[in-house]
Amino acid sequence: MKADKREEALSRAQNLFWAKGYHATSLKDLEAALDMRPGSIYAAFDSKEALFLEALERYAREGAARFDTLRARQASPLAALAAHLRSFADLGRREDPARACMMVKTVLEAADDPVLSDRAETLLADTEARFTAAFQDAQAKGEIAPELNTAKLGRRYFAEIGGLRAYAQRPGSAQAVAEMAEELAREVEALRIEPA
Amino acid sequence: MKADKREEALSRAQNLFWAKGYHATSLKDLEAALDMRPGSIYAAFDSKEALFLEALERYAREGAARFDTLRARQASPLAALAAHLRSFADLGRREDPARACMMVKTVLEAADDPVLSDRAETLLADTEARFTAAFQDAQAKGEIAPELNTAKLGRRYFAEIGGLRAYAQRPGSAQAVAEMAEELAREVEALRIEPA
DNA sequence: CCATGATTTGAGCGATCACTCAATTGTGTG
DNA sequence: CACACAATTGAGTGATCGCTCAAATCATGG
Repeated sequence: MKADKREEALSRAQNLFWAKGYHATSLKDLEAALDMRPGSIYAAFDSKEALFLEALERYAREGAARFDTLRARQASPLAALAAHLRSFADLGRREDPARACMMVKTVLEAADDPVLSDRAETLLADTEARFTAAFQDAQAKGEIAPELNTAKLGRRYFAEIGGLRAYAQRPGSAQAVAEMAEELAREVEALRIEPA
Repeated sequence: MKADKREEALSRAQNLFWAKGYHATSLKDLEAALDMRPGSIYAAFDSKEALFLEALERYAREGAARFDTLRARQASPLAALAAHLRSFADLGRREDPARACMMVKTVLEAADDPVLSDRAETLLADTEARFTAAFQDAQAKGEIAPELNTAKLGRRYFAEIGGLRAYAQRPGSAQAVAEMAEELAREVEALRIEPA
């Protein structure tokens, strides 16, 4: 299978798994979404589980890339963290496959499946570490108070996004989600102190 | 089937569904957990879906009762809201079937199943309304500033708990969860103003 | 324009799914 | 103790699950 065709198929699988979760997505669903017959799917991706894992990695990579782009474009780490929160403001109006995080959904849905939950957990830890690193950077640059616990800030930030995105899954939440994202962004910005 | 036996079976089903979710819980699993054969299960609960819905209602009712008890025992609405947050401090060390909220798990897992997600959504709305009512009560009693938006406070409180409990699902999070619960409780308490 | 190897196809595999019902066991009553 | 009825059993239903592989199709080089 050509590489770009495979990538296209993987993207479709990602969207389907993100929307429906692992268990509720059948091979029939995948056959339809990827427009591939079972044999081709297995030739390209080995198994449903392997395909899911690859889709999950892709999801995590995309998210990390978005955050890294913000870090590169924003004037400071704290500004990037705030901008990242604001990027969820229109969550309720987007047409994404789902609103909640696919990694969080996986940890919650497949808690008793070690292969899936361990991988999702690792990717979540990476994500939290990215946030923590941004807070550390902000602290190193004197953007936030030196006595703040950056690990704690990273965890809290991470949990807030999880809560916001889970909330966004609820119907009719668009306006509330927009407000909450803005509120959270302002709280992050409020951590800024005068340069020493 | 005797009423208390049925209640016992329903409780076991609730624990199983809460831990594993709807799709990953098979009738074989239920047969083992309830120590009942398929015929008896169907005689008592009609279908897997109906059993799940009843278990979900039971879960929601228990949660609501816990919060109402706190409201009754605590000196003020705000104190109850703070105490409720602190009740999640030992989430990481408890032996509950799961740490994340069963209603949230259902909305995330069964997003494309209207029967399950609509019911879960309604129960979540009830839960949020309970929190909002407590903030309203706090405001009526002059415990918090009259200009605060209680609907917003209720939503935010609700989302924070969702985030906290989803975070608690991750392994090794016990200490972090305890700290975060305490932090959130203090933030709620910080809303208190001087009596007029 | 054919030969050859790579790719895709889709019927169908055994396993498991949610669920049923005739047969069996349990229970309350005269 | 005998009987009528209720409750429970578990083998078995058709459907669907993830998955396989011989056959058909496609792509490439001579």
